[in-house]
Amino acid sequence: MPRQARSRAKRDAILAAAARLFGERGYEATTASDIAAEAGVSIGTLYSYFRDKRQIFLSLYASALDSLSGLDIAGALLSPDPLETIRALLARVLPYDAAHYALQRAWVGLTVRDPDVARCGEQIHRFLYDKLLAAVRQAQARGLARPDLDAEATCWAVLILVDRVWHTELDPATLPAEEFSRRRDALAHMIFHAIFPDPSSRRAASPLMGAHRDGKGQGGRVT
Amino acid sequence: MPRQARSRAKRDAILAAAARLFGERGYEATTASDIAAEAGVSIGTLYSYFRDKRQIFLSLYASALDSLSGLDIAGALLSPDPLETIRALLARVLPYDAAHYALQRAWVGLTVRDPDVARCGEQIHRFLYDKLLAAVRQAQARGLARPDLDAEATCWAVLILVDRVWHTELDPATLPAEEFSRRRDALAHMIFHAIFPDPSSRRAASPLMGAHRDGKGQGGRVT
Amino acid sequence: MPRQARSRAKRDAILAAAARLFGERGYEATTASDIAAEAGVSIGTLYSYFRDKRQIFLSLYASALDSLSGLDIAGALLSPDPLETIRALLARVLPYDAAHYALQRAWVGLTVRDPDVARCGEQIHRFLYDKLLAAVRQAQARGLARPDLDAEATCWAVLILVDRVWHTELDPATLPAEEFSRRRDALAHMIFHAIFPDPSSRRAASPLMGAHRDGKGQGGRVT
Amino acid sequence: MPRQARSRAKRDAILAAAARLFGERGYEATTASDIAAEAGVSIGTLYSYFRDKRQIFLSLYASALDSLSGLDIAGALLSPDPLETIRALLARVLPYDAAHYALQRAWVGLTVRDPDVARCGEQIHRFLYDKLLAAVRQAQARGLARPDLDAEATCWAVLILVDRVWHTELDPATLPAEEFSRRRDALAHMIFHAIFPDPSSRRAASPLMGAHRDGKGQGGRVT
DNA sequence: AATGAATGAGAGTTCATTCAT
DNA sequence: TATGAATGAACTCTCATTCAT
Repeated sequence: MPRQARSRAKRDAILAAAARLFGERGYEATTASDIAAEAGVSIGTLYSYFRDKRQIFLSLYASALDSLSGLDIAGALLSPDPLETIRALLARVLPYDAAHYALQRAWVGLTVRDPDVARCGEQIHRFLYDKLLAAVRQAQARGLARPDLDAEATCWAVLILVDRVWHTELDPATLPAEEFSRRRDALAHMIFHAIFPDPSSRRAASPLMGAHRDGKGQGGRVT
Repeated sequence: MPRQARSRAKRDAILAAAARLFGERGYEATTASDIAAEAGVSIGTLYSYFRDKRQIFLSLYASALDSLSGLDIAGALLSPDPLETIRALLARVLPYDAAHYALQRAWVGLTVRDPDVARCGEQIHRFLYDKLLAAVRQAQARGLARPDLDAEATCWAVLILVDRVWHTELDPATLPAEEFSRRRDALAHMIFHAIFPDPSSRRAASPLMGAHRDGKGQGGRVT
Repeated sequence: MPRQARSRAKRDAILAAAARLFGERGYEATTASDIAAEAGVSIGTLYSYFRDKRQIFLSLYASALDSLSGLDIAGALLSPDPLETIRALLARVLPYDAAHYALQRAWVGLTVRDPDVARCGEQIHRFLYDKLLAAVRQAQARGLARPDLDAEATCWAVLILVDRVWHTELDPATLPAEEFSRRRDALAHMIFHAIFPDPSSRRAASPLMGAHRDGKGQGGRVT
Repeated sequence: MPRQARSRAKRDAILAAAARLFGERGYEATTASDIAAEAGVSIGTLYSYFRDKRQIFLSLYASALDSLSGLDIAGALLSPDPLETIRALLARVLPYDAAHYALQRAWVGLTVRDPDVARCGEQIHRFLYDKLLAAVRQAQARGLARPDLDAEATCWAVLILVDRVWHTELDPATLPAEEFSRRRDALAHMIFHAIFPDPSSRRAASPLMGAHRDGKGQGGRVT
């Protein structure tokens, strides 16, 4: 095994162990030694890969954020069937993956205490906010969104909601898959209705409405 | 100064100091000695008023929760102008008060680690959820709410949203009053649209729509 | 109620409470506040009666020692029936009284740590040792005691034994009365045999032997 | 120096320091930091070798107890010259070793307060009591012991005596070697006389008596 | 590069004692 | 004289981090 590969594997083992333990016990309650033991390395080794405990967490978080960077929010809102594309977006952003939510719970605790972590969170928040706001503005410009929408404040609210869910709710560990997707759908509807007017309010029997109805076939439970 | 009053004042000083520091630094990063120093008492005194650090926090939180117990959610959703009553409800729930938000940030950190705190949070969540769900069901029964609404999942989403905002956002310390109320309004609209269909989708030129327009006079910025 | 009497009563209440608590929990585990509460006075009052916690204990101990000061050890050893008088002496010294033993247990803990307490214990020890040694020497001089007895060392051993019993054993709380007196008798015999030769070894059918046999009528269980 | 040896040395240094300080000051009055400083290690190190302060003490005590486990009490009492074998037994049990007695003094303080320590002490007491009682019963059955002996109560008294001495007296630090062995001999005689009748009381000019006299040659001081 | 023994600042908490009322 | 709120030094124990091997 080449040296670099072994080094990479060790780093990954540490991160995986950290994700597991942070998720289970929270950031503060997980000691550096715990992580090293769980990863099967010594603390010395752990500290040769990461400057300090916080860096481990930050690294962990960085990779979680990657999944958010490629989102095509504008495309979603401007599509012919925004409800559906919002739903698809949420499905990407909110995976049915216990490890993800466990880790995020730890994040919430840290973010409060650690300025760097908080700043990191704010950056991603800002990044998404800018993207979302631009998309909403385009939708407004094309006459798709509610004309009297307070774009800034609504984008803020949408992000807050998704962010919160991303961080702490929808934990597959306590939520059956069906309930999980019902809630994700409810989120999609909430966001959709916040931004877009009801189809029939613009034009009776709108094709958009039809598309949505057929598209997912929610059995009429959700609009 | 009578003894009881002095005692009360000291207790309040400790709570105030704790709220300040917990808010600024988070629960873990605030030491018992810090609180005592900030309150101008000795740690011995602090520990004669509160069994332990957690109790200080819990006391702080208990008073914050009182404001939530008297909410008339059903009345709000069944009123002739739900948007307006939702707005009023949010105004009660989300005060323009920096101390409140600072404290709530600390709560989030603790909730992750301390089962008692988490349980306490779940209770209030459950309490509000039940109230909200009952209200939404009544609104559906009367044909006011979106007929195909997934009531449970949507109530969950609304609560998550409000809860998150209640806990950590809208901090007056970093938000001018005008921006604060814009965001609160955006929340009200988001909740309103999630539950209720657009007025014109039921009847063109609905009086409800008009009522809203006049009622708050948001200058046409928001639906 | 005259002032002095009330003061005396309060002092006694504190001592009684302290005896109870020291006995139950030991010296260290009993706080000054505990004693004050148990006695129904404030700590302030407690500290106006006693310089510090140790003084409470020392006062308690002093009264326990009073009972030892009037012992006529010489008379006991020189009597015609030493076994019987030793037995009587032990009955005075080792009361069937739970409070006594509880308190003594606390003493043992303190004596180790507190030079003053230890010194106080040594004084009484020395006092009794001198008395006992003088008595044994007289008995030897009269040809009553074992002629080749190491008086000093044996007196030391006897005192150690009685002292230990006085302090911690024979607790009526865990020992039925009958067992209690059996053990006390065994102590008496042990001391008797240590000092005096067996009657028949000096002279067959000695009157002393007879006196002892008849005197207590132990049913032949003990010599 | 190999790692394991260094680790062992450090552990021993901590135990030695603890024995020294516990002996000098007692358990409570010795702080964990004191021990660490005396041993020349940091408290962190101390706590990596021992879970808590009590464990240090218990480890110390455990090794002291080992010396008691191999005692052949029955053999001693049934030997042709019991006085001599009792003397030998005591010599094993009561070493001329200051550290031992210093440590035992601390034990007495702890036993009052710590149920685990007390239980541990009771076990060893029970163990020795059972051994001793069986031995005495055998001696009685063979007609060697005093026929009318209260075996249980006397065994209790003997153990109390030895236990007390084992724990706190005979401290070589304050006792010259000669005085030390005189006292130990006095103990042996006391125990011997408590259990066995005087030789001549069974038969004049008994060979046992002679054996004893010659065996040790105490200069006729003690029978 | 890898180890893990060693570090020690700092946490929460207790309680003997004081002193203003 | 009696009170008990207030004090703060001192305790035990933890854990992020270092560094000699």
